[in-house]
Amino acid sequence: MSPSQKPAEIFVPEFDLRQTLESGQIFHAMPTGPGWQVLVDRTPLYVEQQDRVLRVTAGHESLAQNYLSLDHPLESIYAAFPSDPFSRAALQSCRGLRILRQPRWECLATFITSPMKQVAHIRQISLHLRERFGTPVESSLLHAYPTPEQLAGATEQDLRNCGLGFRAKSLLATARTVASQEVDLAALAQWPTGKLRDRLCEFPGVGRKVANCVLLFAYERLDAVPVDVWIARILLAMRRRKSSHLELERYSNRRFGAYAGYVQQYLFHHARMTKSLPAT
DNA sequence: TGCCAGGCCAAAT
DNA sequence: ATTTGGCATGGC
Repeated sequence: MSPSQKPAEIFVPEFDLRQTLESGQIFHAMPTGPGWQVLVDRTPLYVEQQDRVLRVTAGHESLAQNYLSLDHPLESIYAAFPSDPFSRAALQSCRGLRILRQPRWECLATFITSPMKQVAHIRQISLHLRERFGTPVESSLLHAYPTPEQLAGATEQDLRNCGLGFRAKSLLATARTVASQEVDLAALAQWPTGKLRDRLCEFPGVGRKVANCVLLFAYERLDAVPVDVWIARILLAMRRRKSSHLELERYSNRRFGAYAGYVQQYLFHHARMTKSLPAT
């Protein structure tokens, strides 16, 4: 489809494109005119929103609906949302934010590059890796996220030159494991969450937090709760008891239930945007 | 300048 | 079983 062709229109009852693309799930969305361009694997997708109308690249409507998770039952998720003041404020300010369905390798790899990095810098690393190792995509400024094979051919120094620091060794080792077909990320989708998390944690550079990001963002485990520094501060303020990150994760699962991952994403984005925490 | 960032890991207790 | 220190880099 030519990008100059008239976009297709999709009616969306409950959706916020900007917050969905800028809430630290993906790190490559490029502002383009009134909308954004993203790559879904190797497919360039232009998306813009005007109130309840979404305009997407003609011919890619169903790809867009799937990637943007327009089928997620937000009304049910909101009906089960916690009722404390901070959570209500997060819901009000983030309403319409959706958890994307990300390509699995891209999600795993980008979150291996994420520890002790700010969102803006993860984006910078991600764009560097695409430019340096990824396949160019016709009619797109962006290159595809490098495949495991493309990264497996790099050296640790190549990756350090993209700003990865100590994460270079982990990303390289994981890329080589996946490229060897010793593990099939697609096949893992059938595994139960606990077993899948344990398997993800076997990759170098993947601990519980990164594994939970991958579970939530690439394996549709909407109850998975990544506990980073922001979420830890928020949950500590809510719980008011000295707790490890694992205890906070369990607390979140008990308290927020089957959509705890969704709640977590709203709390994370709201806290970051407003630089605020729950009152204690 | 000094502090912090969507942590992980191995060593020490 | 739980805590601690080291690890690279860039933005504010």
